[in-house]
Amino acid sequence: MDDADDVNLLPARSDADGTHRRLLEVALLTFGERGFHGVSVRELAEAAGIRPSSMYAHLASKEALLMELVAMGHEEHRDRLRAARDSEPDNVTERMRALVRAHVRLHVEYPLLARVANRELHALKPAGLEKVRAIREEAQGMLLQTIQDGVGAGVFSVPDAWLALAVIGGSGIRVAEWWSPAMGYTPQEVEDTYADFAIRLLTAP
Amino acid sequence: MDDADDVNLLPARSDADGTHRRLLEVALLTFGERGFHGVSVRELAEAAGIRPSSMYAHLASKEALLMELVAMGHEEHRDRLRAARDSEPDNVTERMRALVRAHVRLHVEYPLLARVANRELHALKPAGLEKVRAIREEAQGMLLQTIQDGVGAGVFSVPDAWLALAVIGGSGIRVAEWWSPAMGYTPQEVEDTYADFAIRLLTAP
DNA sequence: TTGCAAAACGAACGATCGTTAGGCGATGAT
DNA sequence: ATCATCGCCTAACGATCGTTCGTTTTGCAA
Repeated sequence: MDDADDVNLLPARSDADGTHRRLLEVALLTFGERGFHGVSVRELAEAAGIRPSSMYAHLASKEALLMELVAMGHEEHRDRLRAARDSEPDNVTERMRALVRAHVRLHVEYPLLARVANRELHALKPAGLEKVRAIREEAQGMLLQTIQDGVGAGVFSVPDAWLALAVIGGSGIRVAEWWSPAMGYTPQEVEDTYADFAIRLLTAP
Repeated sequence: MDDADDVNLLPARSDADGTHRRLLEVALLTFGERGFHGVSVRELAEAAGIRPSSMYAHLASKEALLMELVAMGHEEHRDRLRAARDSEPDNVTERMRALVRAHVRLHVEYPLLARVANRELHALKPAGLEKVRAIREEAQGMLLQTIQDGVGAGVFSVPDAWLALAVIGGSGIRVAEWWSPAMGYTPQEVEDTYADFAIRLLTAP
């Protein structure tokens, strides 16, 4: 568990420690605020308490630092969606609820990581971008499949499954742009409400 | 009307012409792809067919170019929402539909402008940022007020009005990230479906 | 206490950044 | 015909960019 006085920065999956971890955290904070190209390695180094040249004992390049963050965010997201999907094998509605809750919770718990992962893809080299896109496709596929399962079972009814996915997925992604503890919502409240909205949206009146 | 062979770049409200307009268009294309800090003035100049120094006869700075785009996008958005809201003074449901359609349509017609306006705010100076935030507040207020009107009239029913706004507004914003004519949806189709989803979401089963 | 690997350092590399200064040629009104 | 204006030019400014080099410091094992 992280300290209580600041939002989670890196998910538990990260095994980075020491200076490497500090650099990841610093990069997350600054990239999340001003974007990859808006932050210099000198800034990163200063925030991490070392000299710019010392960074290169811990990472191959500035872009590798971004790639590490983006990959971490996408893998965490995909794995959480997988767990959510598998937690409700029998009930499509509950499966959908679990997926939306997991999707929203990720963006509430790691808003900075989600922001970086969603808007700095343009700074990745083609190889890295392709790897990330494959993970995105997996996550998207789980949501889409569940929507289609529900439609097939007659419990959901939508004019277009992909557009429903776009609304549900997109609104969850945006949570990372506005959420903060100061907003007065608990994570539980947000994810439950979003799950409710998703079910409403998927079930015809 | 713009040429049919490419997506709209600048809305009709822009009175820029000649080299100034060309610079705005080039900035929109490149900022939209790689972000404000990811594009140099030399790149902008080359894409516009002039030398870097010649740009400064048409604009005060690179940041002013961004500010012009961001302000244009936000003003167009607010004005369209205003027109939509005023088009249906009597029927809350239809007013909400009109607002969502306008919101989505803006993001479908000007995806690049919307992207720049939504993710490059960090590169604006405080004064510009404040101006933009005020316009955002106006637009957001119109959507929120209409939701609350519907709840007050008993035609909408939501656990939390602001979270409903976050879902409806956020999903519309995300349209700018995925929409392209090649997706196979018509703008009409998207905005109608999103409006349908919004009403579903706002009305209890 | 010595030895060694890890980690930090100062200095500098060539490249590129946003911007300015001053000149040159075409255009259009007087 | 003259002259001011305009749009673009070349050249360069100082600053900062990401990264590399070789050296020194640090912390732990022998």
